[in-house]
Amino acid sequence: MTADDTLTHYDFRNVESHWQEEWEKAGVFTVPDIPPAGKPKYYVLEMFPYPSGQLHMGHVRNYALGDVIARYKRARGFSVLHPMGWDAFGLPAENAARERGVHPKEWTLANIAAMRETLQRLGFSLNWDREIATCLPDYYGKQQKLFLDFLKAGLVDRRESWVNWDPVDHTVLANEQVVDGKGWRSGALIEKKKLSQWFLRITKFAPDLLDGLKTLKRWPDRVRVMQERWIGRSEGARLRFSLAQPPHGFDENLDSVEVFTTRPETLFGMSFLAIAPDHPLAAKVAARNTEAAAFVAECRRMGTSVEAVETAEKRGLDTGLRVSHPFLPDATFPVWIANFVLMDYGTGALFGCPSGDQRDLDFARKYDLPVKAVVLPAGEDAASFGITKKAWTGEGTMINSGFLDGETCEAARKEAIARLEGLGIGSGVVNWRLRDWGVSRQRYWGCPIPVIHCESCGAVPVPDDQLPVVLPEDVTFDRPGNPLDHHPTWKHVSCPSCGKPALRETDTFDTFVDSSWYFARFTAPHADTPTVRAAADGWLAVDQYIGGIEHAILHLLYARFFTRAMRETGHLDVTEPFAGLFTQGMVNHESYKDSDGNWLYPEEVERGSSGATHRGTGNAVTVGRVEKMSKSKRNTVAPSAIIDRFGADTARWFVLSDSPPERDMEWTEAGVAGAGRFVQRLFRIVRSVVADCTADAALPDDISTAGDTLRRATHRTIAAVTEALEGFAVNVAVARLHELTSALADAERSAKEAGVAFARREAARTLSLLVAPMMPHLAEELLAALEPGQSLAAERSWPEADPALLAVTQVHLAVQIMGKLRGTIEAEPDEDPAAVLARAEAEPNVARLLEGQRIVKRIHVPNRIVNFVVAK
RNA sequence: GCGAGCUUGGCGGAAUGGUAGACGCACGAGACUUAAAAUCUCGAGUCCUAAAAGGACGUGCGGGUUCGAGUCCCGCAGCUCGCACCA
Repeated sequence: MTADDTLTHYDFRNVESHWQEEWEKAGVFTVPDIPPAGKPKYYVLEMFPYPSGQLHMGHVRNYALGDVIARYKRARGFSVLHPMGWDAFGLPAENAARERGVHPKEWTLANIAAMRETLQRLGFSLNWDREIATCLPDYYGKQQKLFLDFLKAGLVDRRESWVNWDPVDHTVLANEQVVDGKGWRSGALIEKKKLSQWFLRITKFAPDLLDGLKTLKRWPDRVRVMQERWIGRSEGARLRFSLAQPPHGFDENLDSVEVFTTRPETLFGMSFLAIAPDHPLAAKVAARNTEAAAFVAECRRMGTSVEAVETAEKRGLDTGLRVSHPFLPDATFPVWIANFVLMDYGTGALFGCPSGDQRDLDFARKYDLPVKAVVLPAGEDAASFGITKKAWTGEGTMINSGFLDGETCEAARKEAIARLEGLGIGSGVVNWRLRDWGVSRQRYWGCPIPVIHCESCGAVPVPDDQLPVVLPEDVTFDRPGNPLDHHPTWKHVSCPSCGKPALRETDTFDTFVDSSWYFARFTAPHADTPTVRAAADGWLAVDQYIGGIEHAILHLLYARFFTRAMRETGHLDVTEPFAGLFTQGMVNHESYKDSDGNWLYPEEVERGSSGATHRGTGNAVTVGRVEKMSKSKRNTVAPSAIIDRFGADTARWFVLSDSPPERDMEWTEAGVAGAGRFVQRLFRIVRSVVADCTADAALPDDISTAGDTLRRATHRTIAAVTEALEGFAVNVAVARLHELTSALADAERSAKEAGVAFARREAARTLSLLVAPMMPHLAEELLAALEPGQSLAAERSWPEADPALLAVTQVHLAVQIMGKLRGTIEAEPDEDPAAVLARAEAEPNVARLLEGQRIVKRIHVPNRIVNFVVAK
């Protein structure tokens, strides 16, 4: 490379690592555990990654966006906490162990090292001293402490629950791992099995989790709506139906069935009672009736398959049992086991009112059960109104309903509840869809649940002084099931309470537990306690949380629950963990297939004007849909390869350009090359400013038009970029920076005019500072060239726009006739309306078209528009 | 089925009810060069029309409000996402 090249070519390879070292040396991104007084704090957090082995473009986009916010806020004078860590427990590590014989720990730590390196090459302003990995005892030991505190506070339960059991792998599967009733790995028919499991009592906070949503003003509406529905509050009544004439030999303790309903006023329209296949009463029936037993077993099998739910036909089986009606002492109704009744919701039983509920109607039609209309819609006649194929679920007037007749639904609802309460068989209740959170997993690579099971003392918490319960490393993966359970010695301990031989819990926590409090741990990542109050309370809530929409429900809800539980157990004193949430879109890419239908990697494909061909063979390639980058479609682009070719700033600039961050973007070769050209262009332009304009170039009193124009462009850009960044419109900020860059380049032509040298220096310096959040390395390089030996760009304040230069000196006014643009005129800002109107009317084209027309109205919106309304 | 969102040039997209298409990508023309790359300049919604002036049409479709609608209101279609028998 010649000396000349160093002035015209930006050598990102050396420059980027150099500035990363400078930042590190200066400790620019380091903040103390206790937020410093006298400066406002700002906590920026991106969802931490699972260490799968390679950073992908989705991460780059996520973290680039977060880094823009972090660097921008830092420049605005905030003390910014911006940490990074690893969601490091999880099944892929165990799969790697089984498939390739690598130990999960080794695999995970190697992946972390590789991904950390890529992250660091991208130059994110992260406080690396705070790095945590959830798979290290330092982290999960504190999690065990939290769990024990929750246990003491009554926020934990142990109870039996149904799980999907894979009989081949000897493991429990999540619902999404069960495909068509079969295990996703083993292909074995999945069984429903009851296991004793640990539950976190999230339902205890259901009302508060719902109410809290209202305070989350800076969350996307749709995420709030999703959570609201997930929590699922509904008002209604619970009531007991007594079993009429239980058959001989039936359990005498089971003399009634409790149901939940939101429509107690429709009780008179009842024609059957339905219970879930998993309902205890169904089990009783199945025990004496083989037909029922077969039906229940079948429902249980079907229940897990997604397909089954979608195509679900309503099916049921009459148990032969009957219940009495609370308001009609002489009437009894059949009890059915029905496949559409969920044991998980309400009481697992319902009364069917076919006229008022479509499902009940479908069921009634199928099994020929009576349908009685009880709600008369407005405008219908009671004598002729009937329900045929469509249930009426709306409001109306009660009919055929005894003492409720003539009332509105709402009044009748209240009255029905009052009557049930009077009879002592029911009451108004609020029901929640939210279930307690089962956290037990029969896995090795997770946080051990710190409990010891003793035959005499039951489940005994591991004493604090024995924490952390460390995962043993000498485990084997040569047979199915949980390696912790197979370990020869690990689980054999003595009971902390009575000292007798006892067994360790071999289940580990759901990995969602790990990510439910990491944001709090980041505030004091090396503390001996899970949190340090002053640190957690000082930094939390996270001011801006950024991540994918896929975590809209579970992760965010669990984190909100954990925060409340931690508050209740004294670990912190905030209620909502994330004050602002931003969900960014995905990174998509074209997909390619060869003639044999095999997916091809982008680097195997040559795109020409006549279509796409294979680089090696020259064969035609089919260009498929633009879709989410995924390994299976091979439409991925590796960030490290992009950094090698174009540098970190180019990669960052490209993912931030064009598409609004909340929307999906398409990664294209041309796009990233274009970003790379811009990096070089900006570098050249600023270098020419350094060469042309001396650092002491002064602002003359009589600045030339060219100089003034550039200065105004500079200050307008400051305002526009600031506004765009405040609103997350990074793509708009990028556009404004392109414009200023072009304006600066144009000014070179007027280099000799008065004040242009000053204006060019000002523009170049401003531009460097404004691009810094997106392209921090280039910003440092530019600023160092402009102002050698001064402070780092990363430490500088955000530029301020001079209001005097934001004021418009001349306005370009549109002139319309009947709302159609017919010409433009120039005007002084806030010029006398009469003069403006006169000039508008005289504009040649306007005058021509107004000829012979009668103007009935002249509209003048100062500094914006003139519109003439003419008579027709 | 329920809910949310989206729909603007060849493409990504911009636009407090006030000149639609900023900015970028791709494309075309030109300059520089022996040549290419790089770079720079210019052009470009569609049509009347090859160009200019001018005009017509134009932000998924149909209505409405308004002097004026991509933007607000009503209805419809298409696409995407989420939840999905929640009693």
